[in-house]
Amino acid sequence: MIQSQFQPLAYQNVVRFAKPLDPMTPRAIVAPSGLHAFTSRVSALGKLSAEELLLLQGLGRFTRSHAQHEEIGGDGKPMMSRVVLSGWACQQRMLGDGRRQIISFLLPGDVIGSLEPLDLPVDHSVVALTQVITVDATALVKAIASGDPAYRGLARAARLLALGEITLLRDQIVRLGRQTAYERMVHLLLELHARLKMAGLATPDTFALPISQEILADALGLSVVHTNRVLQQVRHDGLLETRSGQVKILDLEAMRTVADWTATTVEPSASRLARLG
Amino acid sequence: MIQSQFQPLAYQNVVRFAKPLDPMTPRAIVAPSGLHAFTSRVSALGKLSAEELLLLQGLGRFTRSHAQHEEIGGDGKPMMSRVVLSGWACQQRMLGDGRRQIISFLLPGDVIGSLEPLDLPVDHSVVALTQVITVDATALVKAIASGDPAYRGLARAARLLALGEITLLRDQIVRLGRQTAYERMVHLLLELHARLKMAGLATPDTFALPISQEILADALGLSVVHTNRVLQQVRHDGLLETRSGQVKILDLEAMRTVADWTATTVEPSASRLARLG
DNA sequence: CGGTCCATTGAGCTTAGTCAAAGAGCGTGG
DNA sequence: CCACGCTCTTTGACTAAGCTCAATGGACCG
Repeated sequence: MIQSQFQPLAYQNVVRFAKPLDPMTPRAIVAPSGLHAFTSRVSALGKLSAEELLLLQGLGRFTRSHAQHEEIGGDGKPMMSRVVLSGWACQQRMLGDGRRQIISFLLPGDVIGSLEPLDLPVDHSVVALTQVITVDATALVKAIASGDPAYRGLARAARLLALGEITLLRDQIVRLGRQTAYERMVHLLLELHARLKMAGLATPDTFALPISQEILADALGLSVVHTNRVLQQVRHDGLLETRSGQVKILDLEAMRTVADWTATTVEPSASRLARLG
Repeated sequence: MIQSQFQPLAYQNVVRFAKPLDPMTPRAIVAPSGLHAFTSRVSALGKLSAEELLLLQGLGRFTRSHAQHEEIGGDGKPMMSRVVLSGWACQQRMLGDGRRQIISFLLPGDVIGSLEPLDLPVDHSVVALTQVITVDATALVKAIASGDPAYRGLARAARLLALGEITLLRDQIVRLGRQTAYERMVHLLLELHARLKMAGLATPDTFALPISQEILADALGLSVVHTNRVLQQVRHDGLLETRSGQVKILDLEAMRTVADWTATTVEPSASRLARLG
């Protein structure tokens, strides 16, 4: 998927993506590094006390691996709070006849559920799109729920993370409601690139896209066939290249213009936050 | 708008809707009643202390009226927190070429901005769709931000309200991404009905829809013309009637079936909350 | 009575979906 | 090492949902 001139990919990507997590690199090494991405992200949202930092760093122990396609949570039950350390997951909802809509992607450093204490059943499910490693964030939720002033910084960070998530949902609404298939595709890829960059998982012009075109289609509200054609067109227009599950951005400016990328999107909600931290 | 067999409506509805707020009923009477709807909604989210209730009731003084089309807030600036007492507003975003997407509707009892302390610029704007009366909620935000244990109940309510808002955004995403025009229309009308019922503004089978088909189109991601045709079809199929800006539901079951209304939608996020309060 | 805002219709077109089939990698069992 | 099967991508042909353009008519306003 997402690939073009020669090989298939999706599957390949998944494997390629998951590989470092399993045989190559022992989990003990991967997980902490994933955690670090999260702690630095949270730290950027506001100054944290030593106690809070300690709490964050202490999370690392309760990691868990989820196989591709595994339902990590949700779907009528309260969502236990976890943080994605590696791999891609998504929030999704199915319609009665099997149609699926992907609501949002969950990338390394993203929170599954919410850090704010809310034990309510949710109306969607979270599913692993690749192999995924997560860590239990209950300790954070409890600290925040305690209302202890010592955890003010964490509480604030939790609210800011939630705000960023809402911003992504609004972007998705605008994409689906008012953009053409072509624009949606470019806009989503820009969003993913921006988020992965923040997480330290992308270079200024490349990033891994370990998902099939079917997943992309379900996120963009398109059919697989049309997704494929649109992506081909985007490549043909020289905006980007895809190869082996890697996206290489060739013309960032053109992409931003096409997608009406207002810099108010995604990253801003992050850079802005950082600025105010 | 939304009307069929004979008159236009949208404009008419707006007038009809706004009227009680202006000449007929003095604002002093309307506002408090609108506030009551909000306080009872918040109360339903969890037990509040006498102090918290007092704070809620004390909000009533700082009301403000917004003319139709007036921008109430947002658009790059931090959003000041307000509560809608009467009238309809919406969150929206414009694309560079003028396309508009309505992200969500704000009905009486809904919060504009957030009750949680987050002074960040936002990426959308809030616009009055009819004449709207709002009240300043800064006092609530401050109380919640203080972290004072006396306001735990309010803080929790604020989180639950925010959660409900996110649920609505997810619904909107599914509608736009995976439902047909016909399904979207029915689903949105069901959502509005459910929300208005909660606010005490709808009977079991009727509610006022004071917006033009153009607004509906921008919320549903459709063209005005197609919105008109779809609505006609829904009426023709006997699911509902529209007259003078009032919607009368004729076949609730059929509507729910058509729209894949899972009862996990909207109101549940409210009834559930209430249950847990 | 003209002007404005909406709803409604008709005609023609475009975008995106459906159905079906063919290839390309990859892994597996023999 | 190779054939087979699985997943995913790509293509072609056809269909249909939804859009654009243009015009008409009703209601209301000044």
